[in-house]
Amino acid sequence: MGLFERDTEVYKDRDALREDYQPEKLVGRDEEIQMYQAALQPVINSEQPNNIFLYGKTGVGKTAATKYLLSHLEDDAEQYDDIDLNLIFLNCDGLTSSYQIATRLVNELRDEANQISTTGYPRATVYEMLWSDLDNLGGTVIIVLDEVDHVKDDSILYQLPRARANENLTEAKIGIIGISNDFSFRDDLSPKVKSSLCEQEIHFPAYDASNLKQILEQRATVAFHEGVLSDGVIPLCAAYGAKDAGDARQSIDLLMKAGDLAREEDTSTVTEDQVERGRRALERGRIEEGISGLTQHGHLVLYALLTLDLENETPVRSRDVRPRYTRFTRLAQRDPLVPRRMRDHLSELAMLGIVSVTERNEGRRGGTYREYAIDMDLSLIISALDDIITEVGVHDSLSSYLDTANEPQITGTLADY
DNA sequence: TTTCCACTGGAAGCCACGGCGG
DNA sequence: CCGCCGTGGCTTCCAGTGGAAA
Repeated sequence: MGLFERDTEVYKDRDALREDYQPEKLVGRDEEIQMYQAALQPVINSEQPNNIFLYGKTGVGKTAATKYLLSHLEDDAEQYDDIDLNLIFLNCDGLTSSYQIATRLVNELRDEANQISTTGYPRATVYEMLWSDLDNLGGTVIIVLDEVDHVKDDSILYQLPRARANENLTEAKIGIIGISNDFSFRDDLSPKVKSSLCEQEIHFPAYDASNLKQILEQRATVAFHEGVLSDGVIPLCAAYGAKDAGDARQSIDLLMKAGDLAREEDTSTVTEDQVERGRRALERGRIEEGISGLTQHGHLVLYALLTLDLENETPVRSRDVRPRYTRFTRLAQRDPLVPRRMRDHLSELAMLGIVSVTERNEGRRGGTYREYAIDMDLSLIISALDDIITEVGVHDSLSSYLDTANEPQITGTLADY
């Protein structure tokens, strides 16, 4: 027997479950596709393209529809000599300012050798580079800004559509496609930007459980060998996706995770139990990712909340988290943050879904305040924190802390941290 | 009805850091 | 090397908020 051996494969083509997979047909988005297509029509007519704004929750097919239509558009534009179509796709996840978008766009337009740094230049210089690069490219340029809601200022969204009118551009015709998960983003745009960016708006509603089932079946027939999925698997994945705001991405990820487990465990079928465990694994991954993105003080605040929870002191108001938190900062040899800032960290934990918040109001005697509690399997958080603080085992120290339940035994760990 | 508590959440501004051109 | 630039994490300040108490 060789050292390597092929797994008993449940998969026929695992790639069909990956994020970048482009299905033949998009399920349940006929109306939206039709509107979208109409909005893109001017490109083929070699006219100034529309700016298009797409909104809808995560995983409802906005990006998929965009990739689908733009690849067709690109193919179909080939046959007309007077169209020089260029597509730029930029995901704004992790970008917070127009400045950063501008630098990324410049880099998209340039080859490997001429990339620019993402900091250091005056703002105006970056725009200058962007205009000249766009003009060099010329023709019709469609710029897709995926997840635009991540950026906090809209100056680039104001500048881009107007570049031609302001004579920054003479050659290129620009069309912007903005994709947002957050509907309120649209309302927060300044009126000037809203009127130009939102010329054409397309709303993508959430998928319902039966849409999700169809999508999953479509992918599953490509991805898996026939008959390897137990009957309950697809409905279960669909149900979880539907519960979480009709998110197809999440359903498909879950199906893939279950398939991966089946592969690892060398079973010939994918079972509901593997879906169940897959869900936990994905959840854990999400939490871990969230926690690893926090600052040290974020960790210390979580730590404080965690120990309070272990003592059944939750829900707690921020005022009562504070003494525990300051004690931990001292153990970790840091200066405690000001209360206002500590509350920011608490809200951040709440946004990640690690912590739940209840607003309370005791009127004239007590005023308004918020109460926090851990809203997640504690062992999940402990193991995630454990991975991040790699020094002396946090898990052990926390366990012993639980046992003794008075002065924390975690001095060593925190001091190292 | 008015008062008032104890926060909340927005805003302005500071500062260290890393990268820029000269 | 300098002086300039944008950014993230922070502090400081303060006008709201909403419901129990008066």
